[in-house]
Amino acid sequence: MISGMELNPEGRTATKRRAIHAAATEVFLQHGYLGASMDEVAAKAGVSKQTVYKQFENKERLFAEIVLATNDELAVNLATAYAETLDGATDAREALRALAFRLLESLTADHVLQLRRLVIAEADRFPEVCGAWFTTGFEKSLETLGRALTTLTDRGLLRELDDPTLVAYQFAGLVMYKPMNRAMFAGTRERPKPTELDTIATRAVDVFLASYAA
Amino acid sequence: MISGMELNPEGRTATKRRAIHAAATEVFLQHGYLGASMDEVAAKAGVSKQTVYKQFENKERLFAEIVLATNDELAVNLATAYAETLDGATDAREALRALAFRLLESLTADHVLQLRRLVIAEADRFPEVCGAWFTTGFEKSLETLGRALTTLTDRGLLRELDDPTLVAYQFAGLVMYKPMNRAMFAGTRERPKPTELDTIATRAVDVFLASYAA
DNA sequence: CGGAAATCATACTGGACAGTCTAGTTTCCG
DNA sequence: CGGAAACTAGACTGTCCAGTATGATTTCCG
Repeated sequence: MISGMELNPEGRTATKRRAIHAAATEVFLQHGYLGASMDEVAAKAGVSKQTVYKQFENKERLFAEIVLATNDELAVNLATAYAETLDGATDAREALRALAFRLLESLTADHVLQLRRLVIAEADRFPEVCGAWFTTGFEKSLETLGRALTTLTDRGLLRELDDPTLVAYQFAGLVMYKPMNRAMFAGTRERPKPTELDTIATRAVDVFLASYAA
Repeated sequence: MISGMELNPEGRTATKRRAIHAAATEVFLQHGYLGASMDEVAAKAGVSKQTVYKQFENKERLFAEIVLATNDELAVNLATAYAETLDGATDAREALRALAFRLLESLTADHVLQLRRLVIAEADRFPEVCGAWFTTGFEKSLETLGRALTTLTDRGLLRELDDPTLVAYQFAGLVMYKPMNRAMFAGTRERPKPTELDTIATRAVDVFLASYAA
């Protein structure tokens, strides 16, 4: 029948699976693992509970898939941030300030914060999953940042970096420590003022370049 | 009777209240807010459930008291760390390295990490409590660090700091960003190696002093 | 068309848990 | 001593929820 004819490039089952995945992401991020209910997931996905359990063995597995799936998105996101701010840059200070801003912007987005809260909250309950999330997501993205910084060295904008990953952590720490802690601990209420972020980014880059300028 | 005669400088009720408080701290830190059960608190405190509810109106209030009570302890702890490493120091590099170590040591202790996980996890459910914890604990301790750094300026070991709190955040970010994130996200399993902490602290101080040495 | 597979709505099971209630015991203090 | 207040053990209520079961309906595909 025509009314029920959805465009369906991947099959009904796969479509529902994706709906469940999306709904579960939302529910887990909002309520945490224990606070999330499978009934709510099913309802939000527009699917019966039975279908949820057909696609995902149980609540734990669903959680694991949700969490690990977020890493791909993040990696792409950061890769483009590095590319857009550093590739082709001619001035280190300007490029790093732009990068700092991008990082602050991306990583204080609500859903990013909620995900980080979720992973941290469940780090003891699901050490394998959260550990995997950390190494394949967080750590990897800092290694990538380290490599991006070495490209600045290659172009004569920074001095030689003996341990690019450590330097990347230093940059991230200078830029993110203050706003990230506030965002994580104090809830997602008041956003930091752009002028404050501007100050933080500028001063962070000042300190960074005092050590690492070419 | 003699056998039941405990030394009791504060009254029976107060003693039990403290036992409940201690037990609840343990249970909340271990299982999170939703995972904690009032029955377990009562059992661990060696007290009946009724007594728990006589001392603390309900689970939410108990949680709030537990969380906010941790700040006093932390403040004292950090104040002595600043005093012991900075007061009377004559060499900035040496003093700051010692401070960095102390911070890493204190703040990656298991119960500190569990507390931070708890606060972060419940930041959305209890925004007032967690927000208060953050401003009166975390932020305040960084302001204190800022003041401690200005004492180094006063003694000619660092240059003038126009915004000591921001500089304190930079120091903390350089020192703690990497090990703290790992500890928070990846669970409380493997401790970072002391040699790695040593490297991090040394390099952090190098960068810090490149900008802020006298 | 027609049967198999997927899905649906809904009800159910079993267990956990916050918070209350009761009835009996212990402790304190005048 | 004696009564009031604190405390205890344990049962109980109401709710929520993971996961399963059932029986009807829809979709897919040969």
